[in-house]
This record gives sequence, C-alpha cells and structure tokens, in this order.
Amino acid sequence: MRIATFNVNGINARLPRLLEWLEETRPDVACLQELKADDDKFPRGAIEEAGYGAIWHGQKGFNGVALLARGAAPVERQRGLPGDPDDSHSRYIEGEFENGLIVASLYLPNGNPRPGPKFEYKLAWMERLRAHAEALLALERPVVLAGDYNVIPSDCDTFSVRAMAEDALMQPESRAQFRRLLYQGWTDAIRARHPEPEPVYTFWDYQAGAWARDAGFRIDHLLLSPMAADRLRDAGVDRAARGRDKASDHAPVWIELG
DNA sequence: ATGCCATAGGAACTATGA
Repeated sequence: MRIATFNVNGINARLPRLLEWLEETRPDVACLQELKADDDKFPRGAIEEAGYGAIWHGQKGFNGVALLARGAAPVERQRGLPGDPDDSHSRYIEGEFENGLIVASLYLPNGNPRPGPKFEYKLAWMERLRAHAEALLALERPVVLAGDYNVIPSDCDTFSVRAMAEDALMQPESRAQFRRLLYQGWTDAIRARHPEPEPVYTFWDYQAGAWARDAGFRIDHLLLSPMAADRLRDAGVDRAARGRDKASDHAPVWIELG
C-alpha cells in the first residue's frame, strides 16, 4: 500500500493540483498539511468525488491538517497534539486505517524567527511530539508519523548549509530533538531507501528561482515504527508535482509498504 | 539587513510561511 504526505499550502488554492495528484498516484492514505482553511471550508465534496474519505482539523488562515483514505473512512484517534491544552494550533491529526495501521498527519512549527517565542514553541512542540511518539511505540503496532517536520535533519539535506545556517529548520536544537525521536526506534523512510549523502529534497522556495536551480531542502518526513519499517518496500518524492503551474512549494513524499 | 513569492482574509494591507 502507498502512504503519502503533501504540504499543499492552501487546500482550496491547490485543489486542482491535489485532485490531479490523487488520481495519478492513487495513494491509499494521504496526509495533508497547511490546509489554511477553517473546518467548514474543507472541500469534502470534491475529495469524496475523487474516491477518498477524509478527516481534518482545520484553522482559519494558517495551519490545518487532514488524513485521506482511498475508498474508506479514516477513524479518528487523536485531534491536536496532546500535552498542552492551551495550544490552539491545528497541527496534528491521527487516525486508524486497515489492518490496525495508525497514521498521523503533522505540521511541526517552523520556529522562525530565532531566537524568540516561535522557536521556543517549536522546541516545546517537538518535546510533546516525542512524548506522544513514545506512547505510540509502546502499542507495538504499525505506525506512520508523516508530515512537514520543518527540520533539515543533516547537512546533506539542504542545497546550502551556509544559506540556511541561521534558520530555525537547521538549528542544533531542532536537529537534536529530531534525532531523539529517531533514537526511540523510528525509521526515517526516505533515508532507509536513499542513504546519505544522496540529496532528496521535498521543498523549494517560491522565491529566487529556487525550483529552477534545485535549491531545495528535505523537511517532509515519514517516520515508521518497527512494525511499519519491516514492511517498507520503497520511498520517494513526487518531484513532478513541484514543477507544475500553481504548484505548492512542497512536493509529495511517499512510501510503499508490503 | 531586507526583499524576493505565495496564500488567506478582506478590500489596503497584514500575518504567516521557510
């Protein structure tokens, strides 16, 4: 089965591209981020017509995450990341799919500018994610944590270490928290299939001709629990999606599980 | 150091992003 994650950067602005991508690649589960739409603005009709059941956690203006299942209705397990009742951002949704599979769609805070409250929020969010991920591992089930992590894990995951040196995405604290997650026992699916130092970018800025000169970085990740990692057959990036008219600044990332 | 470009909301411009 195919599971994919796609930061759409506005689900209504991106709807034609999203529907086209669903039809072309037919993922069994799709994790979407940056809906930038309130719950009642989610295009449920168009998604259903494309053959997908959906659950979503919207927010006006920014954030917003969703889970899509082909020919099925995802069963919601968790809406919002646990650990802070005062956190109003819609950045996490978790569902249950066929054969006991658990999949989460997450949109980790960017953290810029740094230093400052946004960077502190990012690190606190990562700590909450670590705690929740630990609980998921304890279930000993196939689990996929997919989404826009806003973390460049290592220097070969960016076109320019120098250009990104001061960015929150590449700070030692952000990377350390990401590594702590991996050390719990999660597998970074892209790196399992495409070991370093192969560059595998998932994001290219709209500005400064970044796509044209392949000035990208890797921030969209699928982390697999041991039971999911055992089933990993392949992983990749749908780069073609980034080259299209009215494209998102992110490309979809996918895995195939046996 | 800032803008570059894009989206949403709302009707000029700001907030947000990475």
